[in-house]
Amino acid sequence: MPELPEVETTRRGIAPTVEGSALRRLVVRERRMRWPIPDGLEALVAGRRIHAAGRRGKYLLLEFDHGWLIVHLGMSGSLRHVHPDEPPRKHDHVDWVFDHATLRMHDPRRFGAVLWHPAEAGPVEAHPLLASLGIEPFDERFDGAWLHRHTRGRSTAVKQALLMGDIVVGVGNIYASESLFRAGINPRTQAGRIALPRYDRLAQAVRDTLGDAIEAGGSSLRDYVGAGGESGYFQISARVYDRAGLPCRICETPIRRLIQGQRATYFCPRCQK
DNA sequence: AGCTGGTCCTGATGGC
DNA sequence: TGCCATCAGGACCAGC
Repeated sequence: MPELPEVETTRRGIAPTVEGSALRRLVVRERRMRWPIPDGLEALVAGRRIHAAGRRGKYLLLEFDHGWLIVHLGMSGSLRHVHPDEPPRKHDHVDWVFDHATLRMHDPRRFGAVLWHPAEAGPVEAHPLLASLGIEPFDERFDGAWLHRHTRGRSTAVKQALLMGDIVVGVGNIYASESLFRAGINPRTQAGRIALPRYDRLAQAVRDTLGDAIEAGGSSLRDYVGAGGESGYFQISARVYDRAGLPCRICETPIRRLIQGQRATYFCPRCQK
């Protein structure tokens, strides 16, 4: 998927279209996503006004009077503006049709999701998928002490801990490697054995990495496209990701690639101890 | 055949 | 022994 910067870029791209606008129709062509798109969802939201486009972790949250649409883009999803007359292509599973615009969700692998959380079930944060998420990386309470506190007693590798999402959300596979490089931490180090000063550096590195990527408009990795159909620019500035064998941009030592939890990790063996 | 941006779920393990 | 938290692996998919 899009990682947090791509989701945030998407949110910003669709916000002017959806906020304060009535959704005319929701068109679902394929219900088989990570979970089935609920039956009857179209009727539930047709004609209803969307108040805000929010985000929690990598989940997009469209707020109505009577509940929230929870949208996840999975591994390969995108949500973009299309011309209302543009015929759907393969894997264009859902349209949000407004009077003045149409948004289209495209997701070849169908790891994404479109779910409904009714207002009577309480705040959207209470939804099972959101309830146990970690802190937002740009929350002022997120710092080295937070990382340190939440990793005590945990033996998993620090890169895995970043990916798990129960400590801090939004750090996916690419930005995990990038953040650890910026912090000078070896991705294999056990999370529970890293001291506070190093976590201070890591928290700052996470914020800087994600912030830079958001500023650049999200990543252009492979098929990522933003809400306006544009691709991002982060790929050209990746410091270690997908650079196995290439010289470290700092010390020129060849970047190494390893597998952790069946996912690729990239790091500089000299800069990251 | 082996990769690829996510993350839920299950079952195993280990500590108290 | 039982309960809990943690953790590894599998699962879901399509396209290179």
